[in-house]
Amino acid sequence: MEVDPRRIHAGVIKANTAGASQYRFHLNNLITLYFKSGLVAEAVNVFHQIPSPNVVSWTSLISGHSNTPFGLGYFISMLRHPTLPNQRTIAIVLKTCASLPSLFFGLQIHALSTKLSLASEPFSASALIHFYSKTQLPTNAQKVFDEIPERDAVCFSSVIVGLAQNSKPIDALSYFAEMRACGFGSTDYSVSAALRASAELASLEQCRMVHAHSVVNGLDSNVIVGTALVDGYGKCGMVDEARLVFDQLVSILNLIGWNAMMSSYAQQGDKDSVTELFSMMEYRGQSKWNSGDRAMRAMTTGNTKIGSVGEFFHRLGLFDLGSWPRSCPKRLNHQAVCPNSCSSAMH
DNA sequence: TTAGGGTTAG
Repeated sequence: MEVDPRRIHAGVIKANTAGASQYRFHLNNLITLYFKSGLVAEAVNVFHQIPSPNVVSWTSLISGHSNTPFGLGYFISMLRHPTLPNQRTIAIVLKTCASLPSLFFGLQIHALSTKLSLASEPFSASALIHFYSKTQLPTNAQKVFDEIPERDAVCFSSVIVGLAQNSKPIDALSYFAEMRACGFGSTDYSVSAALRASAELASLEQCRMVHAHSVVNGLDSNVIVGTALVDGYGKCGMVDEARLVFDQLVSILNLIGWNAMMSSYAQQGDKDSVTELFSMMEYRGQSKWNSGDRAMRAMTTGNTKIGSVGEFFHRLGLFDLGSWPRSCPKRLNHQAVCPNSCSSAMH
C-alpha cells in the first residue's frame, strides 16, 4: 500500500513534542518521502521548515534534485550556509556531474573532496570513478581506485564498468579477477561489465567463463547480465548460444535485449532471423518500449529548459566557480530559475 | 536513527 507523505507530515506536526534533533530527524525523512512521491515543492517546503538543517537535510534536498543543475546549485548553497558535505553528499553531487555531464564542476568537487579527505572514502571514490568514466577519463578513474585504502564491492564494480565502457577490456577483466581474488562476491554490475569486456575482445572462452561464474553466483537470470550474455555470445559469433540465453530469459528481457539478439543475427548476415524476431517483437508489443525508453531518458538526463550547466550558473551569477566565496556576498536569484520553490535555501 | 556510490544495444 502506498504511503501518503502528507499523512506522515501531519503526524510529525502533531507529535512535535520531542527535542529539536528528533524533529529534524523526522523532517529529513519527510523530505525523502515527498521526493519519492514526486511532490517536489512539498519536499522543498519541509526543508525550509527545519530550523537548523544538518548535512542529512541538505543531502536529501540535493538528492531530490540529482541529475539536474539545481542539485549543484543547492550544493553551493550548502557550502555557503555553511555546512560541510560528507562522502554521501559528495557522491550524489558527482553523480549529477557525471549525468549532466559537467567536467568542470566535477573536477572542483574532486579537489574539494581531497581537501576534506573524502576522495578515498568508498562512497565518494566510487562516484568519482563513475564520473571520470562518464567523462571519458578512464586513467583518472583507475588512479582514484588505486588510491582507495579500503575498497568495497561497489568500488570494484565501478572501476570494472568504467574501464569496460572506455574500451579497456583487458584492464577491466584484470580488475574483475582482482575483485574475486580479494574475496568479494560478484555483482550484476561487475559481471555485466566483464561480459561487455569479453564481448569487445570477442573472446568466446572468456564469455563462457563469466557465464559459468554468473550461474554459480545466481546472476544468470538477471535481466542486465542476460542481455550482456546475449550480446557477448553474439559478438563472439556464437549466435545459437546467444539465442539459447535469449529464449530462456525472453519473458524478462526489455527492448535492449531484443536489440542485442537482432544485432547478433545481423552480424552473421542472417536477415531472415532479424525480420522474424522483429515481427515477433511487434506481435508482443515490445516495439512500443522504444518511445518508453526515450521518455525515460528525457526524464533522467535533467531535461530542463536551461541549455547548459554553464548557462544555469551564468544566470545565478556564479559562472566562475574557481573562486568560491567564503562568506555570502551575493544573494542568488533562485526564483528566476526555479519559481515554484522557496529561495532561502539558495544563499 | 535519516541522506547515499556502480550495470545491458546501437
